[in-house]
Amino acid sequence: MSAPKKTGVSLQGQADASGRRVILPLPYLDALTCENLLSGDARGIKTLKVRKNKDVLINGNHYDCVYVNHDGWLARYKILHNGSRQIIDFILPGQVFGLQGCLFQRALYSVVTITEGTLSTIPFDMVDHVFERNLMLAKALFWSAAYEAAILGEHLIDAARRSAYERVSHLLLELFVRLSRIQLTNEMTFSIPLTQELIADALGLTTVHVNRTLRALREDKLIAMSAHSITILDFEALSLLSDFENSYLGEAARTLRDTVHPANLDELRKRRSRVR
Amino acid sequence: MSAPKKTGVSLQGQADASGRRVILPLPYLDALTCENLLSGDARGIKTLKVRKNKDVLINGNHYDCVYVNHDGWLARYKILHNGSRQIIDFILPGQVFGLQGCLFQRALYSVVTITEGTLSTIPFDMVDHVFERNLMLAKALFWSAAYEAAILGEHLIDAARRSAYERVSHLLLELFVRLSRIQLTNEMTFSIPLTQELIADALGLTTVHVNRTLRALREDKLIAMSAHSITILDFEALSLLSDFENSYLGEAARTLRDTVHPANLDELRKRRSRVR
DNA sequence: CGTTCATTTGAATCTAGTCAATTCAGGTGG
DNA sequence: CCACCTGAATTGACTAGATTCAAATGAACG
Repeated sequence: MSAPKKTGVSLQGQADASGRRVILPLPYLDALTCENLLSGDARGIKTLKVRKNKDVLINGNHYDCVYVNHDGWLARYKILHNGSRQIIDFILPGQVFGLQGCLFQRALYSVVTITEGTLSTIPFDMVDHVFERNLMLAKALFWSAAYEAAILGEHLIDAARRSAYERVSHLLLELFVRLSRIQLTNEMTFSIPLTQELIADALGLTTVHVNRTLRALREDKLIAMSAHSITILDFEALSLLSDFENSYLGEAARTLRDTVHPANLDELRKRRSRVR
Repeated sequence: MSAPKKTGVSLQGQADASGRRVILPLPYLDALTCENLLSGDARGIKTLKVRKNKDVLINGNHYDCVYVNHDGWLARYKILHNGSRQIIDFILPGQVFGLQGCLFQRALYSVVTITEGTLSTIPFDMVDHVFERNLMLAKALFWSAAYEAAILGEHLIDAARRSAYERVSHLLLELFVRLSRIQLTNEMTFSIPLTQELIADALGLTTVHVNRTLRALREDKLIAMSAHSITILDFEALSLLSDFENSYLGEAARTLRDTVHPANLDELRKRRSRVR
């Protein structure tokens, strides 16, 4: 996990083709941007290192800080009565989290580190003053909330309406696009610190079935795996079969090489029945 | 669908026991509040009536208005390649929607009316000026986004980790609490304009299975149904078996009559296997 | 080099889906 | 006022995608 390149945020808005100003969908911050955001008001910000597999936020508590994740991977999750864990979302380098713990009386979810990494805490005792006092931050938080809702919507569809084969495909594409946006991909390959158990908990599947599904995807030559990295071999096929549109992740779709096999698509979709 | 009582929003914040100011979790607006929000800047707001089963927003388009739903029920949804529809969320009286269509280049979901009702449109061409120009509105939108993310998170867990029996229970409780907050419940009863198909599309189930599950809930004396209304017979049992915590819907839990049967809970959970 | 955690694979079982037909309820028109 | 029509709710029989339980293999680490 190397530190992301300086991506910054374009909260100022930027004129698009039609001359209309739009807010760019980049809810990613890094240490520098973070400083900028709070220039003149940066008191109280602390940066800390955290080891892997440590709970940063705990479900039910109240918090007075929002967090910026600089370079690690984290997961927002919740444990249910039956002991199963549902991962709501993965938090990648540059993302803000912990807003809910500030807004609500109690945090709805816990957040745990998947890798070690560095975090910054931004005091939020200003709560309903943040709008007056720090417009930049307010906008960043606003974007962060909207972005989060968009991703959760997609995750909901994953769990509710897609087969295991489609869900895994969709997750891998989502991670690929989110990572490529912050320059953490190399060609069509990216390193992924997730265990199959984490993937299962994110998709509402069992590790056993995730394992079988990954094997199926490899056999179908849609992805390749090695050590802790994934290579997307057929972006188009994966997109089509999993209804992936990256518009919800921000900008217009990247143009990627075209390796569609429309004829085979239906067959691939039925692949679910051959996962064994 | 009668118009909701004047609930207003407490965006100003209100001192809690400890004297700390908090924003109250009421993302509900009505016509009056709506006017207030925009006092002095209310130009451009239009109010219209819409008939039932009409698309208000369409997936893929860009919009320049946010909407306030005064008295109807709507559903945010998306259609997948295989033709199935996933309902992301129900929009109840008093809720704001359409933010995404403004923030993103294209709306991620469509919104359709379930009942007829009245809507107001608030022009949003102010986009990144809304923060400077209209703090009240900015805060309302902010809350709306955070609230939405909270609900989606719960819906994700529904679809991913709960059995049909638990999902239906959870949805009914969620609706009950959200409706009671805006005085649209009567004792433990509320009227519900949803068909079993809508419920199925919201929970990622089939109508057939929703039907069987509702029957099971009735047989277990947890709910009662009549015409288009539902009565919660055993709030506690339903809460426990579906991991329901209404904290995500805002204020502290209402104290409701205590009819727990902890001994029977495990049995009820296993009810899933008897749904036939 | 043994311990621990993650990945794999098999076999049996089950929840929810699919297909199809029937019943019920509300609204319409003659 | 009642037959008719249509959409919604029900119910049955069968199937399938995913889970569960169990065990074996691999890989990382002190």
